[in-house]
Amino acid sequence: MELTNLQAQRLTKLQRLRDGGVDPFPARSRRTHTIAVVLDSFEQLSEAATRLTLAGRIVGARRIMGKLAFAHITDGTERIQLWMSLADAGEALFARFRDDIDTFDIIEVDGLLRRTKKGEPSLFVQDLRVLAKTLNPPPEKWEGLQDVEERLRQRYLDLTVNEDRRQIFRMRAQAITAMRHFLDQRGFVEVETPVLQPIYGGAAARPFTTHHHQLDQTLYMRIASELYLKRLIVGGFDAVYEIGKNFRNEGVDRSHNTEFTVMECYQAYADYHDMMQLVEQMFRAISQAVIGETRVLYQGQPIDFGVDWPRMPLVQAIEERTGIDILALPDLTSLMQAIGAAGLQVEPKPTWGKQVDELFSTYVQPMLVQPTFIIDYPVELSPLAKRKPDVPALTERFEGFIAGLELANAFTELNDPLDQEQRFLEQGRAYDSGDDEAHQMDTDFLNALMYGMPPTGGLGVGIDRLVMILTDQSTIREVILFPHLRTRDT
RNA sequence: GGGCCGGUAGCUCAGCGGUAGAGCACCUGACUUUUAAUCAGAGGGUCGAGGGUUCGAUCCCCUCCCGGCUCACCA
Repeated sequence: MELTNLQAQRLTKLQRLRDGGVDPFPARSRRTHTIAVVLDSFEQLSEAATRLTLAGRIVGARRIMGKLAFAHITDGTERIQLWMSLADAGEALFARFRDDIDTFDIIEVDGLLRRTKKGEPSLFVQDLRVLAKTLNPPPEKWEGLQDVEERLRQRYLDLTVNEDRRQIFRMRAQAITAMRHFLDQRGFVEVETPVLQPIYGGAAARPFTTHHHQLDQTLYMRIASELYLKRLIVGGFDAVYEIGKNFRNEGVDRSHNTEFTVMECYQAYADYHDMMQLVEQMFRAISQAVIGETRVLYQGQPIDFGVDWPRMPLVQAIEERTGIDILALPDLTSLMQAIGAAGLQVEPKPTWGKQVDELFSTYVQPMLVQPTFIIDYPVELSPLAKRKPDVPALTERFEGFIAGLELANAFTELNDPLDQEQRFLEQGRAYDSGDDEAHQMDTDFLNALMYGMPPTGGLGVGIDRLVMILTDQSTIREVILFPHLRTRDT
């Protein structure tokens, strides 16, 4: 490893510690208190003159003034000031702190709690040990680490320097905990289904392909949990959910990461209306748990989870925004003519369903700021959803939108194996005609349906996007600890 | 994938044909109540990579690598 000047300087200090009989990486800490606890009961602890041991990373600059020194340490709970005097600490200890300890080193300090003259709660250091010597220098103390690429590639460094980013990931954990709690309380059973699948399905997407050597078998990384979870409904679990990663071999942007976390849940004897209520209640509960209220500010816009979400039929939403009644234009040719006649600027798509989706994405979705359910999607776009009994061209499906982002997707699940087979066959024709996101025929899934699946409501929620809303982040990679980046050559 | 912008010291950034700069950090010295400590001094760079133009390239041109924004695709 080639060292920079600053790394070499620190290595010299490390060697000097070793030469002085000090292990720069001891196995254990003797910490007695966290900094948060110490600050909480500072007055009692300082009056009692309790000698205690704190541990943490030196952050900010050390301020060394000849015979007196100050620094701050943080242990992940809080930060506290240390101060040390040459007279009390002794020449050897003071010199070690001055000469061999650097900003960012992780140390352990013994001493008494006292306020300084300026009134800051501090630890008056009587002894000090290195817990981990650092070889890399910290970023600039005031500007910190700004470069987006470096922040993402060295997320560990980003997290040490930028406390607010750690907070985002704490909130993410709280959101997932709250979601689990919500579902557990309602009798859902958490399950795990395969990530490596011989047949992929449950969404319109291109998969990652991999290979099992011993079995000499092609496997796909899952694009959705859907088809396995519905097998479990057939199997007699009346309510199941899974929280896990999906993988889609598609583009990356501010709202898409290659791998992303989804909660999918299925409830027997429920329909998509029930799932809408579930979403409303769940988002309310999660918001309450994570930020303490049901209103959040997202990118300057207030979002209110305290009220029920409007239900807007897709057909009506498109007509209101574009004047086009898609049901009256049931084939691609007439739809394209109407789009042309209306002077709408949209990308031409290969199928009627995709063209409808395009109209929606362009003219409706960006307007959906407050939580909104768009309901009743064309059957072409929803090969796993049950048809509306009175309008067989549409399905009982909804998607939930907030701030223009799709957060939820749900339907009354198709449980008719004969209709499902026809849908798979139609998907196969779409694939053959160039739609590389079309579903594969899954005969085992059909076999499961032939044993009977009760009427079932199913729901998927994008966890990353939910966390974006709750933490007011404009890009998905800020709520994913290690978002995927191209590897660096040099 | 297209368009636009960027990559210069550990970090944050100037410079844009004529010997490579600042702030912070680091190092040396002074300093017993600092809070982005202060004062004085010193060191630190294959200017993303490769090619080209030029007497001379961090700077202009070409190719490539890595990012950001944006459009397209997808959740």
